[in-house]
Amino acid sequence: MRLYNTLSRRVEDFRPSAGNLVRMYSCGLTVYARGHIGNFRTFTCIDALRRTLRYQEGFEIRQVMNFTDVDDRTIAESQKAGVPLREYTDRFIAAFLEDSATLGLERPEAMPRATDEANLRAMTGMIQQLEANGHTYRSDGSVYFKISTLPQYGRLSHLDVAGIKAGARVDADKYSKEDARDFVLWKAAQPGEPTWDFGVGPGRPGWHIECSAMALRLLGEPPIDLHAGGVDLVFPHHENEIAQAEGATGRPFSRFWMHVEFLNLDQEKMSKSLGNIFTVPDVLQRGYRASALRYLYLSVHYRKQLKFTWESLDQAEEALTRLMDFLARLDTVTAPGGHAAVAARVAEARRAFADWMADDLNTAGALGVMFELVRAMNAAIDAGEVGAPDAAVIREAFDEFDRVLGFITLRRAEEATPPVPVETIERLIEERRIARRQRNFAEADRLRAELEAQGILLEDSPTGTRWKRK
RNA sequence: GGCGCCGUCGCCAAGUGGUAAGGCAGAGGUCUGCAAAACCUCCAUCCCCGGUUCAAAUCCGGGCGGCGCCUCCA
Repeated sequence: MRLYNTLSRRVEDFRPSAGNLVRMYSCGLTVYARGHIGNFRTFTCIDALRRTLRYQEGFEIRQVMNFTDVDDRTIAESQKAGVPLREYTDRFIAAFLEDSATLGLERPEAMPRATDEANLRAMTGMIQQLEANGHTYRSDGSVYFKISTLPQYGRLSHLDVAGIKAGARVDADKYSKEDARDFVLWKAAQPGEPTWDFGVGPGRPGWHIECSAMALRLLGEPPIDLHAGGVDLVFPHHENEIAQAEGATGRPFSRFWMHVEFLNLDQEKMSKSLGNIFTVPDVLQRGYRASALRYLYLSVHYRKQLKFTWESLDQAEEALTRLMDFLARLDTVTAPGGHAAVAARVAEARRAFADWMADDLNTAGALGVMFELVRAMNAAIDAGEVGAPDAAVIREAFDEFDRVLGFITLRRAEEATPPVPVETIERLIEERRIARRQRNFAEADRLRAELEAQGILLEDSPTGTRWKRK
């Protein structure tokens, strides 16, 4: 497929370097708080990429996504809460996994935590390699990466020294660094902070080292095929990951870099430090379904900022409902016989869909294909030109689309647990059917209103009554 | 100060040289006990100015407006 590579700033052909296995790493969450819907935009887009590579392009995937469970904030917040670090971060890992499941994210093959001993040892091992290669210096017991020893530093972010020095904001410099852009690999032990000693002195890892070390430990020889994350990670995080991995191994770190743009709220990015955040549970509490949020995420290209508003979530709910209504309508098609025209139209849509997805993950374009097919097939059903075998072919196509996009499966799962038990709904529908047959419309309307008050809509048609959530 | 992105119908959003996908909302219609729902149909010349070209929303230049990175951050 074609994929934009931040390294080259161009769309390039993507395929694994060897064989059929895509080795990808994506930066996960720093687990000092619950992830917000901006974070999950990134994770959802990466999930869509993963699924496209897997189901559409036919590659095998080995994806590693980390949890940063030690840094200034996790330490500070756990202390504030009076809970041991590990126990504190456990909570937000659990919350992350819950929200991921709610949004239908596929589970990466590995989700390492920075503070697991094997990972810490991988980090200190890498730091020792960097020391041996002359890329480091020590100061007050901390180990720093000296960027002047790496000529290619800055290639990813295209930032030069001049630009940074002219900037209004210069590093506050909590630690004594020789150059403002040097960064810490290992922070010397501080009183009251968790400390490990695996060969580079007592202390804890700097933020960037974990990703370089865990990526290579869990994915094997560099270069890996793909590294992904939010745009804000381009600098300094990913730039520093490259410096560490390449300084240690002397080889390129990752062939492709993929970055997802921000989700904005009120004209500015949603971020914990700005305090303008909503979480997945917040969205659910407002009565929206996760499937709608997933749809909203995928309705905008991943390299464009997404302006989040409740109105756009409403629109996503409605759009997804149209899709679900169409799929439900397919189930009412019972006429025998298949039609070549339908098969041809469906095949065309499948091709177009795959083309859009393979073109730098153009999910918005792919959605357009789905709706065009919906309209064409609705018209064909109206004209009596769709038989049950055709319906099966159409269903199959949507199953294929959804293996990549995922919101239909998600909505079906949500529908399986409506606010009113399914047995109750079906019993009331049956009572209403009898009332209607006896032309007792007052009773029929009462039953309909009763269900609607509980969030269930009824839809009458010649083939019976269907229900759905409001 | 440096680097980068964006500005398409009331709203959301594809399209990046060949004459504007799709969704929401709206209008009209079909169906229906009614209402709803569903379905169909209709609904834009692309922020402004200038240039290149047979041809530009798409390329170039200049404006205006918005966002981001350069600092923890998805």
